[in-house]
Amino acid sequence: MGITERKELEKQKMRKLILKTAMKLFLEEGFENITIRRIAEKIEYSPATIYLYFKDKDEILYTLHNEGFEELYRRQLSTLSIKDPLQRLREQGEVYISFALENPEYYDLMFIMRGPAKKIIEKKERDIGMRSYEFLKENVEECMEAGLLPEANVDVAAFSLWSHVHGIASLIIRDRCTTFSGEQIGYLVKGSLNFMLDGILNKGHNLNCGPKELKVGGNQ
Amino acid sequence: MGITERKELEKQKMRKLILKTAMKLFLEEGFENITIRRIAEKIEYSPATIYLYFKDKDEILYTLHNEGFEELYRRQLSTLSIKDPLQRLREQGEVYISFALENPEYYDLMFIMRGPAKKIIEKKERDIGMRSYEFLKENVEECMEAGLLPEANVDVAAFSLWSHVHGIASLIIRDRCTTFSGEQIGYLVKGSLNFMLDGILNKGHNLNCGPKELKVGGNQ
Amino acid sequence: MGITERKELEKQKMRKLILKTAMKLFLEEGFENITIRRIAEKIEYSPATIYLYFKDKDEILYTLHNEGFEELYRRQLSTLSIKDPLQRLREQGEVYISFALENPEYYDLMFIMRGPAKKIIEKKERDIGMRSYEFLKENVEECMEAGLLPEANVDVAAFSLWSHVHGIASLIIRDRCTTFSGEQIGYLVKGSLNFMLDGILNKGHNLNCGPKELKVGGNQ
Amino acid sequence: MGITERKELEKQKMRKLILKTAMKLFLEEGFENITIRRIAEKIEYSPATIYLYFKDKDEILYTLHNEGFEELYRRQLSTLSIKDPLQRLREQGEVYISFALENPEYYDLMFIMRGPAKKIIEKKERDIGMRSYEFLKENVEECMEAGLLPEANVDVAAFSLWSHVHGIASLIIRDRCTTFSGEQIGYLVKGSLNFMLDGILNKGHNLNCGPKELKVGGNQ
DNA sequence: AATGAATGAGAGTTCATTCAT
DNA sequence: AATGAATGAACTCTCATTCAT
Repeated sequence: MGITERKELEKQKMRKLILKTAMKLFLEEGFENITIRRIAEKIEYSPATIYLYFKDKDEILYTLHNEGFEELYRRQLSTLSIKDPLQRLREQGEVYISFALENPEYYDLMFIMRGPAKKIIEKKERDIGMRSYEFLKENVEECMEAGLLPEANVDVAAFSLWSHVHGIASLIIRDRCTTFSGEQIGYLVKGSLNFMLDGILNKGHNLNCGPKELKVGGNQ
Repeated sequence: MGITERKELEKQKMRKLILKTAMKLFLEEGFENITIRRIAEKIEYSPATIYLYFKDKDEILYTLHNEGFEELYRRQLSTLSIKDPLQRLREQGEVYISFALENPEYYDLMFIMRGPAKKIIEKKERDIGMRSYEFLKENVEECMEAGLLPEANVDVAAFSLWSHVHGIASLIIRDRCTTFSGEQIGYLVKGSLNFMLDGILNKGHNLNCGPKELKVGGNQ
Repeated sequence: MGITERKELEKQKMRKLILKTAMKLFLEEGFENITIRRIAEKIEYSPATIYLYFKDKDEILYTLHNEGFEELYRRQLSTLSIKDPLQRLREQGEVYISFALENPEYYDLMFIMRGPAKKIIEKKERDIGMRSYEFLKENVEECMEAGLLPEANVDVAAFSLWSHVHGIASLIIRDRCTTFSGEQIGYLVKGSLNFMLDGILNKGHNLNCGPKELKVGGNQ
Repeated sequence: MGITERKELEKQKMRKLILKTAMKLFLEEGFENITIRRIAEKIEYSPATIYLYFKDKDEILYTLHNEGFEELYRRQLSTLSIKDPLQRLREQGEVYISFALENPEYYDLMFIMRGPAKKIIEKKERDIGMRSYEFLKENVEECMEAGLLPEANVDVAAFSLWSHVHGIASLIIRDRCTTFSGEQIGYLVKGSLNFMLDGILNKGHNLNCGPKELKVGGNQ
């Protein structure tokens, strides 16, 4: 390993340290309290040092945001080993929830936080977030084609499933389930995933949920 | 009307003015930009005056939070006029969503914002939030007893439905659906409510979603 | 004197204190070293307090800038008591120089400093600065009409005189005359004013200095 | 050429590169925006490298300052080819102005900027700046001896002429003439040079401008 | 009841400079 | 000779809050 390589490695290490620390702060004190200064304090460097590794605060958030989507997608891809599309869809739900609960800071940044970084809003977010959505949608489509889910507008179905798991994740992450113990929450989550999915299995009747195709064109 | 009464009345008036103004600022400029100073400017009093009516900023948020729950509960109660429990459940979903989308700032405060006030976490939240949850749960129970929903753990079922509508509301409020146009989102929401509810209608088979009773005792 | 009046007075006092202190710092350490913090330190208030009296740093500079022009104009007006236009012109030169040397900080801000405040550049500067220039120009014109100065383009003549006194003032203020003692500088300044003015007195010949009228229209 | 010589040469090359780059930045972005980092970036070296060639930022400015005086003096010397001392004096004025307007950053550094380097004030400045002043003074003296300028204290006369051209240059460089268009400024400058010089030509009368000799001894 | 005046704490960011390698 | 890494000190500005009046 040459000198340049080692230096590059060191640099990456530092970036990771900063990102990890930012995440820890995020988790401990909420987004509003992430500050460059606090990160610096925690890693025992000066604030100015942070700027050697990241252009500004936004870049830190942006990087974390993307990392989160990479990991989520990786987990989604892992479900591809399952052949049965329905079973795979079920697994996707579990995978989504476990990603969220194991990485609440990432999840928050990705799906809850308001306007985390200006860059994100601009363009790329759509792509990187859409990839995960499309993956879900394709799985749903496959289920429908196989007659495992009732025929319905695919976007409606995908959005429904997404909403459900997002609802679970975000209620827990933002502490709206504190009436239940941790153990109880575990039961609820598992039960809820089954309840919903078993519920909507195709049982030979039609669901009434709007036109089969969404008007195309998207947001303007 | 005695002097004390009149004074109390005046005080209430002022509190309401402050709350209303805070809410307006919420709506107009987003939560992060609410400041005591801005509220004061808008009502043409000095910042210090605000502190005569509210202990601190948190108390303002806390009060708004409770107001929100009052309104939500009021809307939930309005569904009682519907006799058919399933129809009523459906209506509850719609009522929930429309409350959220018509009052995104309230909804945010109630179900999304992190620690809107430390107090909330402490004690009262449970009561005021629970009331709405219990209301939903009772409706679910009624449906099950009437054989309209498959037998399942009531908490699981209620939590599932809540998660679903909360997921919808919070994805929209926190701008995670910008790929879709406003119109499309309307379709998705309506469709999704139907998709889920029609899906889980009782069709004579059992759902596999955990023990029928949650262990009691709650969190701690 | 009512309470409101007294309060207003106090406020004005504080503003003046801040302005005076800013000027002192300016004088002692140059423009680059004026900082809100330093001003605050010097008057033994917190930095935040400054912002109660001035919107931002620019407003401080802008105010000083205008104050300077007021004072200069006041001094220019004082020459109006002199009837002989040539004598008055001579007095104007002296008045200009003495303003500059007695208020080097103001002078610096007004005529030397680079881009002191964004506002100044915008619009008003022209007006407030032009007033002084026009005053000089009218005096020059009067002298020409009275045959006391050789006929020449008025702008050229006014600009020449202005350049001369500005040159004197700015060389001294920016310490480019340190080879000379203070006393010597006094001689030089006095002598130079006479040298120039007596030099260009009308002695019956024409000066060759360009077209009599400047193209109108100004800067675009 | 020995090794040491070559090394010395390389060193000089690098110094020149740094100086040239600093100057370019000066020109492009104004003095306040020069930073060591920016210079380093532009020449594609690290900031630390700059410090191998210059003790600190001040030394860079100081060196540029001296370069400027070299160039100005070179231009002054070029007027020696003109035999008629009055014509030569006129040419000196033009040469001075054109140096200033063609190299506003140098001029600023030399005659306007406050304390470009603390060193300058110390000792050398006098020598290097004085050389140009003495050159002017000798020319003035020659004119007087030839009866082309009225008898007067030579320092007063030289200072007057210097003040005038410096006034012109510095008003323009520091943007105090923006009421006039670029074209108009051209007229004004040309006209002003003539106006002043033609004005003070010897027309057989005495000017009243102080004692013929300045007290010697200078500043301290 | 109302507030003018004040502030400590803290935000993000930039800079000239140093030093071990 | 060159530099990557690091930093202390500074900047402007904003905020929630207090308190004497």
